[in-house]
Amino acid sequence: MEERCENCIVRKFNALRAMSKEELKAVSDSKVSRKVKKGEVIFDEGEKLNGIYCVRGGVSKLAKLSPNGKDQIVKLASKGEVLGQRSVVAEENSNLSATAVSDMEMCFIPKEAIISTLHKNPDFTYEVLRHMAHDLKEADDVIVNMSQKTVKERIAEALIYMKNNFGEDKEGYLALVLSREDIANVVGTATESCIRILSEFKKKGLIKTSGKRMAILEARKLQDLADGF
Amino acid sequence: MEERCENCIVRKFNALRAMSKEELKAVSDSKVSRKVKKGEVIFDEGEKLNGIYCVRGGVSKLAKLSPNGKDQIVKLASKGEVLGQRSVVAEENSNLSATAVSDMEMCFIPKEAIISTLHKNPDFTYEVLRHMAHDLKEADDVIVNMSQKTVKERIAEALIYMKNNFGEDKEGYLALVLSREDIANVVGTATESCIRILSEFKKKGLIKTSGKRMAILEARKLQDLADGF
DNA sequence: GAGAAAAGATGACACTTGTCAGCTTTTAAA
DNA sequence: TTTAAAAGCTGACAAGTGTCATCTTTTCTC
Repeated sequence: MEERCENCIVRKFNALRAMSKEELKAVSDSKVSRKVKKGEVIFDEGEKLNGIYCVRGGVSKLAKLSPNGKDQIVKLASKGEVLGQRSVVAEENSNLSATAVSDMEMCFIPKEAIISTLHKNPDFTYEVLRHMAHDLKEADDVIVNMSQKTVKERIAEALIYMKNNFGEDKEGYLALVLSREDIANVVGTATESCIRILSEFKKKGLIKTSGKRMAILEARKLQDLADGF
Repeated sequence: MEERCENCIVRKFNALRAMSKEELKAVSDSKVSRKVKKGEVIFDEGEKLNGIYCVRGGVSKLAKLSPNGKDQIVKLASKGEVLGQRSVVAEENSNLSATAVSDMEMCFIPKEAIISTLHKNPDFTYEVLRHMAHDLKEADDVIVNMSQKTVKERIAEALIYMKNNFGEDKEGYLALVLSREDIANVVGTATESCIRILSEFKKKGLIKTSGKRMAILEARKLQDLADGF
């Protein structure tokens, strides 16, 4: 027997918290829990989404294929975040693909329950709106970073971001383990350039690595680097 | 005597169209019309906004100052678009600055009228949400372009964008006249690089110029360039 | 209309970054 | 455990782009 949305703690982090008991009950009755293995595709760019995915655990990358054949990772989504929200709201096919970068646990919620609540409950709609406003601000910030910062600055920033948003394990390694290629796709550079710069950071003692795992040793210096000093 | 919002055609292009007669009346009673001269700043980054600006005519650039001291233009807004919407919805200070790039005519609407409607009229909230969803998609696309395309491709794209979104005058020149510096700030490059590439386009017969005015001669070829061919 | 200021243009040069090629290490599968 | 595949790494080199300096043209102001 699966947990019901009414009792789900993850809901506190997203717009579902603004739903009424009845609405939540309807959502819970129609939702489908699903486990996704690392590397598995949740949905593809251009796909018609019939609902949203509420992330209960694990991390997903939202990416878009550029004309030159490279994936650009636009956002990393984890616990509490909702995938496909934008597409369902706009009634458009998905603009991004979603892929699990770690094993994930999520709930699929058919769009009908969401859309009908959007039409009836202004508190919920407002809450979704506020979340989207936040996403939009973040996206604008990414645009500025992408166009004005060097690759080295962006990689330093990505490392800090990973530490702040996904934390570290007991040994001090970043909890989120990404391949060099994924990191390169986050900052929009070639995999080789990414590797080279990470090697440089390692040489300078800013980070250390153990297999694919990475640990930040000098957060302050990395932050300064990211800020262009 | 100024025009009332109820009769304003510009409203058709934005979320205000979902307001009820009464709500619209309240907005109209509290709004302040304002003319802004080219180059004038409408609001600054970090500023607290007490309302939104509904653009009736002219064009504005929304920009953000990057740590290295360069302005990145994130969006160009014209007739029908609403400035400051994101900040008012999120109840945050502005993330971007807004500056007129041509003489403008706009209405300032105090945030109270907007926020109270957001709480009461789900149709309006939904409509604002849909617009923001659209903006978010556009922002994601910009992220991909910025990180994956060359400066030349981005400039070609910017020219096409200017033609499609702001049109041409009778002589075939782009209706929106931007300085080389502004174009550079849209595509995120140095002014000199921008000038150099525009000169190259001119030499190749893709565009022609007359003072600051520019005309697109070979839209197809520019489009191919923008797409990386 | 003259003079000043802003914008546009161009060359030289250095630095950043991407590409290709080859090699080593790690991971996963048989 | 062996083997194959994937990921990580490094060097060489070319192309792309930013910076600085200088000059010309356009625009604005008095």
